[in-house]
Amino acid sequence: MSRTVADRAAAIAAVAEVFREHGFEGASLSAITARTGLGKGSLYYFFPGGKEEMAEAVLAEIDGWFTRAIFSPLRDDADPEAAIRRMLRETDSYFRSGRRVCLIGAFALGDTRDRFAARIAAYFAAWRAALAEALMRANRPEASERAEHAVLAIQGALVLARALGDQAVFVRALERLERELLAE
Amino acid sequence: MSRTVADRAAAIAAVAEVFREHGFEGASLSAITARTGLGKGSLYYFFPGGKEEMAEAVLAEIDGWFTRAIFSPLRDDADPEAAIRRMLRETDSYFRSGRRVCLIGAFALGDTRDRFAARIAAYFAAWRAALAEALMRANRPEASERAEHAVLAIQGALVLARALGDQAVFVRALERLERELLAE
DNA sequence: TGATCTCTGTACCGATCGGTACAGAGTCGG
DNA sequence: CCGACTCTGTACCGATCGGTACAGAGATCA
Repeated sequence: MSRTVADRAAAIAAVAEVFREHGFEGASLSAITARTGLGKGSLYYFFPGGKEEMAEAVLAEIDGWFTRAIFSPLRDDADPEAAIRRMLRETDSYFRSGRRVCLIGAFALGDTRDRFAARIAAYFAAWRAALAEALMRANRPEASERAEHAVLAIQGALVLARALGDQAVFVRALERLERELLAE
Repeated sequence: MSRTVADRAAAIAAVAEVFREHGFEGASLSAITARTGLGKGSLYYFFPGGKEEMAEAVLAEIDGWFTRAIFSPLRDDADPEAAIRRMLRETDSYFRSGRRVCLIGAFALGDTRDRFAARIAAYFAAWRAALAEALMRANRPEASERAEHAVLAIQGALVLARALGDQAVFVRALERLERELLAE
């Protein structure tokens, strides 16, 4: 891995946190330079398209991570129930038990949605479809309905946990999901 | 009702829509003047505290509406099951079947949360508590758990419906909630 | 009519916004 | 040692940000 790629990857991770905290509009270049440790010169060297390109890179990175860690196992793992449990475990860990916000969910609520509508929709549609596939393979009835409800409950749990400042809300929601998803 | 109050009330409603679409940081004074039809002079006459005071007024207005239309009936209506059905009906109507976003939920996700943390937490806590109260009065088991899950599912449904650009997701979620909440 | 109060438009403030231009530091193969 | 290429800091751009100051329009009442 060249030094360039490593730096760019590190920058993407840092930029993601800034977007997560401030949203797309609210993520000022000065906040991004502070967090990444990169000056404007470097930033526009890595992302000539400016904030828009940074956001694209961040969304692609997140999408890639979820595909690798969660969606693919749900679709392909020989043991679909294990894949579902893994999804819940990885989700808890990724969102830091509710302390971390879903960037894509946050983007979906604001007017940022229009700009990245395709990517945002694709992310949630992929999650819903992969989970439905796993439920089908596990012979659970109403797979589509359960899958949609689970994806939606995770997003809602993130909102509510953050609103109440109580991560236990998120943990409880995931426990409930495990029961509901795997019930016959 | 004096003209002043009417104008201020109308302004609050218009400002609420701007916050809803752009978030707190993203709601520029120029967007607010455009939407309200009021110049800066009038705006700062009605809200001397600027954007912060506008947001406070908007949050108070929303909280008042929900208390009147939903929370109070859940707590006090002689028929708690009817109050729950009313909650679902009013929720569907308020959020335009998923086309409209929850301003308070959106605020909760961004860094705006810290500024209005108390109000945001109070709103969701009141909803959860009022619904739990109604479920208790209706002799449903696990009232607290069901209530928390319902509040969370509504927020999640708003996120997912908007992310996918498909309001049917929201409608389905409400139908599911009616079944779950009123089940023995 | 004249005094008063409510409301509004406009000019203006310093700060910050996202973005550009560009010189040059640092590193590398030849 | 010499270009060539990668990366970075800085100066600068016009636009817009939230907020202030204030004169005065318009209605109201004595």
